[in-house]
Amino acid sequence: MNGKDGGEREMTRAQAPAAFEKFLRGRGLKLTRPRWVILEAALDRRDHFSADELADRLRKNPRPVSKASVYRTLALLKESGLLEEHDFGGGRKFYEQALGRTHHDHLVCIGCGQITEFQNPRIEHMQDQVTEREGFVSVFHSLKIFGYCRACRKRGVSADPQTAHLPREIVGIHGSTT
Amino acid sequence: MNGKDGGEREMTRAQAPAAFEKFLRGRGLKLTRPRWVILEAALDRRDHFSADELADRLRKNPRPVSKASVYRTLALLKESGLLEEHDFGGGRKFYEQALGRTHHDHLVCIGCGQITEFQNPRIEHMQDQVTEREGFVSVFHSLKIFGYCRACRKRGVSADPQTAHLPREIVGIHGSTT
DNA sequence: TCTGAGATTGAGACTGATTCTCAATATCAT
DNA sequence: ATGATATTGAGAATCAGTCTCAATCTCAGA
Ligand SMILES: [Mn+2]
Ligand SMILES: [Mn+2]
Ligand SMILES: [Zn+2]
Ligand SMILES: [Zn+2]
Repeated sequence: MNGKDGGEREMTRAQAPAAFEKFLRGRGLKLTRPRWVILEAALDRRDHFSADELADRLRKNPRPVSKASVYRTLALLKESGLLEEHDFGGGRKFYEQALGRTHHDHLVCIGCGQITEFQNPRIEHMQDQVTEREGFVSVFHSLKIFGYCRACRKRGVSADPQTAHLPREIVGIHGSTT
Repeated sequence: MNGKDGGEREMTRAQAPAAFEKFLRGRGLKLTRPRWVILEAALDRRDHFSADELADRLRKNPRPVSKASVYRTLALLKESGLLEEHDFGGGRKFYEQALGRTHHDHLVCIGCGQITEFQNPRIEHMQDQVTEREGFVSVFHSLKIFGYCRACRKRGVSADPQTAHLPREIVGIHGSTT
């Protein structure tokens, strides 16, 4: 919301199309209109969005894009590093912008679906120690803490761990840095 | 492998059926033969196994059990606390025995599918700090580190992070405590 | 041991996200 | 502008998991 972040966001967004085009070129792929539409739609989002929700939306676009193309292009955007893919359970993949952002992990509210991001260098460091001790080379990791957010607690929402499950919809982002 | 662990394992296994029966009673459910067969099959395993693999196996049993019953009973075993459910990606649920075991997280080799368990109290503690700071009540969490195990590295197996994916089969367990 | 209310089973239909197929179409280096 | 390739979209296919429901068990009580 402040000037610095906004500026970086804009800068990143301006660079994204060029980065994607470069990625496509390097693979002998073409920059088509559907791909452009999907890229723009993805760049418009600051939240964690699912492939099928985006597909539904773009199907009704002035420039309709098919479900197949949305799935294919999101995969490309992920490979290019522009997007990051997450599995919050529930059998659907979610995406979020990755270009110009730093690694973070997630708190997932099983009451309302709200997602809160956090960064914790100490946790990251301990993970390195664990992998090193095991002779394991880490490529990526996923740390998700499921529970109830402050708002849901105030609202009295809760359930027993054994029965708990993700809400159908992921709701939004609450940033946070440790 | 040592006497103490073996003893605890046996003891735990002996208690499991009673615990499950108690759980069923408390819910007005009946202990049927299929449920017994599935319980026994689950207790026989020390690894991380998928529901569909177990269903395939039990379909060919001397006392055949249907896919539906396997899925239904694994869910019950999870709710009863005898099993824990994991999502290692790849769209399949995996289970492992939970009774008498302590919480641990997983290293997943994307070269060979081998799973290594680890425990790290410091990471757990930092997680508590994160959730507390957010006014979040943690119900459960999942920390998975994907990468290449020592064996795969020696074998020269590797791939770029963007293309990496889980092997179809989860291979086994390598225990470890930090 | 017998009985019946109520729970469970199994076969197979169904679901829903994602992937695949392939003929028609768009892209872009030349 | 042309043509070798890559891409698209509609719909079929996949696949783990869930649901349906008539036939079949369980087990507390008689
Ligand atoms: Mn995020
Ligand atoms: Mn485990
Ligand atoms: Zn919430
Ligand atoms: Zn390996």
